[in-house]
Amino acid sequence: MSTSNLPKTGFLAEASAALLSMLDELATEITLDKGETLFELGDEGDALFAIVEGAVEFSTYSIDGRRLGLEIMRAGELFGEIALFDPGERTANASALEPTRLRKVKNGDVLAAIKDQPDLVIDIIALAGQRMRWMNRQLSEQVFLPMPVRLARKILHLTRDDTSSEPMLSLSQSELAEFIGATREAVSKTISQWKKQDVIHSTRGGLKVLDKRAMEIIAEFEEI
Amino acid sequence: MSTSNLPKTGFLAEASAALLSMLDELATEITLDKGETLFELGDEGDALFAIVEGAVEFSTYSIDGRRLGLEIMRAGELFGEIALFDPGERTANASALEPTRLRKVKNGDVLAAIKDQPDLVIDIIALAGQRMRWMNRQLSEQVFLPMPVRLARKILHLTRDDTSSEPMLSLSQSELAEFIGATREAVSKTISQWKKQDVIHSTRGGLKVLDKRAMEIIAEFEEI
DNA sequence: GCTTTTGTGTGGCGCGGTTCACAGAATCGC
DNA sequence: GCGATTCTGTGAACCGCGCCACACAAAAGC
Repeated sequence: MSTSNLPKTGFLAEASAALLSMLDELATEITLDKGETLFELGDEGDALFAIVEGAVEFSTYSIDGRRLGLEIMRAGELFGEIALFDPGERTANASALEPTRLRKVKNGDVLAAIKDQPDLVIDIIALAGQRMRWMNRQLSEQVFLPMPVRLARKILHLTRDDTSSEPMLSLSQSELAEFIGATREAVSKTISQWKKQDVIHSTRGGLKVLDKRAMEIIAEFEEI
Repeated sequence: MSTSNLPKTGFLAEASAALLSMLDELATEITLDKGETLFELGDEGDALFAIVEGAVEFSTYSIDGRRLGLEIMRAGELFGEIALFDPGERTANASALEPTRLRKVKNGDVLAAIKDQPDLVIDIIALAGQRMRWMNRQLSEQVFLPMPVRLARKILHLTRDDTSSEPMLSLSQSELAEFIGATREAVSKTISQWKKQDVIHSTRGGLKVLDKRAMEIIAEFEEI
């Protein structure tokens, strides 16, 4: 039975006291090793999770077996709400990128808590709304934007919590490619360009953003 | 003040009595002419709608101004939940394809109703879950599938309520192209192929599926 | 009716990005 | 240490599809 050890970052930073105490009281703690899978696409899902510490990567598979990376979440973020709202198959794979600690709340427990505390609905519903807006944006970006722009955006997004002047990202180029629905080679060629212009420095298994401003300009993609 | 004139199709067919009576009691009736716009991307949204009769088309715009058709909904379907969960800018345009009657419920009224009847949450939350699953599928399909497969799927999807042996779809090829993120020309060329194989019959402003089974096979896209 | 507008059919060119094919570099394993 | 993996870089061939440029057909306007 753990006491309030929830981080005050991400979504949780702004969550109501009611939500936080629910996570504290109803949740069980789960730990994942680096690389360990929490659930996979198609699994039966009936729980909501909050990340206490670590990082979780989400991905789906296309029909032909290609992987599409969706998101990486870190401390203070909640996930698994689709199952909360509509129990059924999970729509993504979730696995730990680092040793990770989670709090898990069963579906039914959340719904029961809502009956007692209708205020919780507001939080939960805000969570759903945010996720929907995020999905909406992903959809139109993936469909319309050219690859280098998607790449720049994804790099900036994935380094969003890195406040240093030269944010670091520890992902291989293949993994990056999966995040933007492109091939490893295409990513490699684009990154090579950026290296020549000293926008990015890359090493095996990671890269560093040297000129964040330049990346932001690429990511804006001002059409003519 | 209208009495229970809600259709018993689509989502509403399975909705709880509580949700139906809420829509009946709290909603105001709205009518749209053919082609009339209900709301546009970026508008401030604070209401949920149910379609009583007619058809509503949803679309977004990409950065460079291209349109992406998202969905066509008919009697018995609910929409506008993102705003319900998280009031803010609408994430799509909505306009009537035919003369349409809607029921509109204000955001605040729904939330107030939930306080009295916590059971409503289950319905609302199921609605959110379905929408999320739908978005998720849209995302991976748009990213991975080649154009002809997307086209076949969209045609089958848009004719899903047409139970006749040769379902009819009244959309121009340009509109169809917007639904699958492709150009008019590409759609025209693909449809020409299918006409030669007697899978589809097309006329100005519409088409008819002659061989539904063949379309389903194309839509499956078995790799290799 | 004739013109204008709006939808459809087709061909050609070009670009972005995939696929294939290697070669070199970094890391792991024992 | 040294071979076996696993990443990265790059070039060549291919190809789907967007973009441009028409010709034609069907409707709409007057």
